Amino acid sequence: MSQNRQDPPPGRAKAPTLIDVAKVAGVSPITVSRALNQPEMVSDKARAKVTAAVEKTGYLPNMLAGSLATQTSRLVALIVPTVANPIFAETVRAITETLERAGYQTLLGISGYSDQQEQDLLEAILCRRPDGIILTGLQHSEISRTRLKAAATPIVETWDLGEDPLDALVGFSHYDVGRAVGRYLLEKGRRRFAAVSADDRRADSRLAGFTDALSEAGATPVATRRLATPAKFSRGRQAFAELLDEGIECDAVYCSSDTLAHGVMTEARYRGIDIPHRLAVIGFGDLDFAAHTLPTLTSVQINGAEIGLRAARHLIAAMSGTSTSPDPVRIDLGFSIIERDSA
Amino acid sequence: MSQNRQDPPPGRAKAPTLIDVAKVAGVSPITVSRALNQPEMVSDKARAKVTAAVEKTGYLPNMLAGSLATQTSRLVALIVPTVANPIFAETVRAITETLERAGYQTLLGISGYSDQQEQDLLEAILCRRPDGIILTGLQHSEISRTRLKAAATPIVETWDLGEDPLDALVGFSHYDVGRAVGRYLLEKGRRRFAAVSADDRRADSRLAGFTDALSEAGATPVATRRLATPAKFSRGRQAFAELLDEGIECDAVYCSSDTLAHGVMTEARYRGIDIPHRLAVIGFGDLDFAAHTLPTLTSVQINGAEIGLRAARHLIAAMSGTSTSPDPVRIDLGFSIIERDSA
DNA sequence: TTGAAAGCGCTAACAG
DNA sequence: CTGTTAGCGCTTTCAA
Repeated sequence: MSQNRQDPPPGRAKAPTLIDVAKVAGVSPITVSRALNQPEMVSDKARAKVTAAVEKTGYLPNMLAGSLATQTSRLVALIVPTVANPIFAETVRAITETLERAGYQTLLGISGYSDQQEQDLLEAILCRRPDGIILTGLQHSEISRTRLKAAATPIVETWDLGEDPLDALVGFSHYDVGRAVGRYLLEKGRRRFAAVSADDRRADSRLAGFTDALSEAGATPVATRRLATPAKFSRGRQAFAELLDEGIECDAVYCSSDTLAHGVMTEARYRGIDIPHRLAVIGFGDLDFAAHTLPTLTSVQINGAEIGLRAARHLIAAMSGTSTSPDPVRIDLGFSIIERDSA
Repeated sequence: MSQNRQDPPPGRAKAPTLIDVAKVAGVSPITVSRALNQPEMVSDKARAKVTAAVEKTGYLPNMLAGSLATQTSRLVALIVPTVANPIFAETVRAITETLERAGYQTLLGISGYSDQQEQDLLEAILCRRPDGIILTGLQHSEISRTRLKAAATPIVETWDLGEDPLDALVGFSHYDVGRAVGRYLLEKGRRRFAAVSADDRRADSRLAGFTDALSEAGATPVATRRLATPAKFSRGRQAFAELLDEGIECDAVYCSSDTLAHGVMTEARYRGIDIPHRLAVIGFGDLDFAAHTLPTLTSVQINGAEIGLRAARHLIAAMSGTSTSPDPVRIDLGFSIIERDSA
């Protein structure tokens, strides 16, 4: 629960209030409020006096009080597993930017791929009565789900597509991505596969799709490495080095992210393995370099900014009651495989 | 536990309040408040009743109300220029994590390297009466400075070191970094320099240090390219391609970030230029790959997480009044040049 | 150990 | 167009 209690406030100078401004302006407090929030409801003269008084006092409204009275916080809770992954950073940027433009601010929580962490963050955040909530993924603790439903606040879940969303949903199917990658590589004539994958839930979905695609063609991965998050470049490189040291032989490496793929490629190049002829490497993401690096990395392109943009836009509509459809929204953003060279 | 109470209003829309909990528990609202925030001030029996009532009602405190009464928001404002740059992402992560642990939440603002944007964000954020503020850099608009001083809230400026900080300061000298890089390359026998640098203020400081170091040795850069932020991989690559196409000849390329350096290296490799023998490339950052990529990239290592950690810790101390020194704090984190190969 | 009263700073609902 | 009257939900005196 929230611990509001703390040591005495460290002597913060009391900021001027609406009443101070009203006194200086020689009008009533409510007129100041209106001059600030509904200027058209106030005479030019009064507005001028208020503006001058605001200027003079250096008044900044206290939104804690305003929100309490209004029952609207103009605050949106955003929880992502990480910002270290550039693709999530892009989502965060798109969301904060879009919300900011619409007059909302973003309370950021980083869950580290942990449901418990998410639950704790959510509890703390819900105490601030956000007007909207953006979450990553469909998986949440039972307590979280209960609280979210009770909050009766617009919610958008992102980065996935699946059953039983809490409210709106913006994402794509990770399983389908993995499966498409498997088929793609098979079609390109690859036969012996290694996989280097992060151990988070969505990466696992992609991996499952990938291995299923192989199974259907009678193939199985030679070796699979699951790496603890965060999926860093160096870990990808190291994982592939270990696989090679163990003597595995493959003509294609599936990676759950571009970052890991980059690491794999680096190790391959280090050992003089010819990419893409002797070895195909495929990643996932939208890293700038994935589309511009040496023509050897094939990648599933996902637009993190697009996800954020769509999520934020939907939320804004829902929060302002402009939402036309009362039914849960479900947006499939899809994906595409970007090929920089014949794999 | 008499359940003889009659049914409250059937309206389900509103979240339960302290008063609802008090009714269910059969105590006064203030006792509920105390049971939650100062449990030791309440009898075991009362506390048990309250706990049960909280459970039953699914009560979550309304922090807007609490903060208004307490004059303490447990909110910290954080403004960074971008999260797309992994080094800032690390700082953001370290800060939110550290603050979260101490019971504070983070209101994130992304300024896009614009003072005006920062000012707008700051205005919006200050309305929420944050208990502390973390900013990037020392440069702020005059209005921002005035407001920040008036807010009389603990502030930490990060990622730089210089004159006239608003309050505390955690960073390092960008000019010194650039100068050290210049000297380093000269010492390694490099003589003809190109520079690819982002056009933000701190990158400019580094660039100035770099060119000064060269001047002192009687050298000047062959060519300098200033790139608009954000400094993406692809732009670095393209910039270097353009320089080469223009016929410039150099044996070292200074880059304001690892991301740009990575782009430059990629183009160099693409054109068959031998790194590091024919060309030295040096970047700046702490990207994981900078320390593990092919042994060709020399980089100035800066620990983004360390900056965030120190900033957050200082702020927490200041906010809880634990701060021993009333004087402005100034922490120089320094830097080091990481060499992966003989440049 | 508990409670009653009085705000925190702002705004919705009515008057005027 | 402007002001008055009540709160928003919680916490702070100050009593009991």
